[in-house]
Amino acid sequence: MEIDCCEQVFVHEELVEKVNQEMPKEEELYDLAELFKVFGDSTRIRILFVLFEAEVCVCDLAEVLHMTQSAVSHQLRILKQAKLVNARREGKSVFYSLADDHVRTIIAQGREHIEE
Amino acid sequence: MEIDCCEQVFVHEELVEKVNQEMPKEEELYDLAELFKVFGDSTRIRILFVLFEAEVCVCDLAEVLHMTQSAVSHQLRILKQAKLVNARREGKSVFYSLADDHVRTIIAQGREHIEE
DNA sequence: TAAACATATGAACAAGTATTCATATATTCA
DNA sequence: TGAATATATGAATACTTGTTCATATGTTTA
Repeated sequence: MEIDCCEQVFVHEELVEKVNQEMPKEEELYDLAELFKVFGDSTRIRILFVLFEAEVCVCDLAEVLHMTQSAVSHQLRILKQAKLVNARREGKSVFYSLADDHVRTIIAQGREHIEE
Repeated sequence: MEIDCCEQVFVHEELVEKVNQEMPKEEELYDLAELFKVFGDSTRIRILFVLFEAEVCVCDLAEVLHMTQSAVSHQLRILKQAKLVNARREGKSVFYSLADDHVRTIIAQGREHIEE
């Protein structure tokens, strides 16, 4: 039996087995993709870089980043849904901060990659 | 001078200075977002998980993932442009492999985050 | 309570994207 | 060289997404 790469009916069984073992479930793959989509927008990355420095309220974010309040708010909602940021109300203002250090690590790894 | 969060004309100068210092240039922000967009699709993530196990040719990838050859090839091109995978031709086949370990780290961090 | 301020959100539009289909390119072998 | 196989790619389509605009919600203070 000739094991040509693509004429065989079934792919090398060892690979299939390994993949079935290591591949996350459909739901986790979806969640992973959703998470990285959140990082896949330069506006949101800019927001995260501001939050690296301090806990900041929406209107200050808007001013620092030269964006409308609405645009910032929409993006903060996405960051919050992904649990990348936390919100804390203080009077009329809502202050946002980084949720955890995975955010820094992921962005740091991304920077390392593109700087090669 | 009252330093209310949002009535002031200029945001707290210290923050602006810090942000200006730490915020990457426009081009790097764009490149970062482009990189994470590549991770932001479950098809591409599934391809990467296969490549975690072995160097695999296009048609095997298509078979293992139950996708058309064309769809796989289109996505591989995107992964290659982002320098996440390398291609090596061997006869009629082209074998793809992971470009470097940032891929593993980034995905591992993403998994840690969503599993909290 | 009314006015002012800060934030959130729904709808609409423009821009971007993943897949499919058809077909082109590249390689091997008879 | 011609047929077969493997991969790449342009065009079309359906779907997703970021921003803007208008407005709603929530909070403070006069």
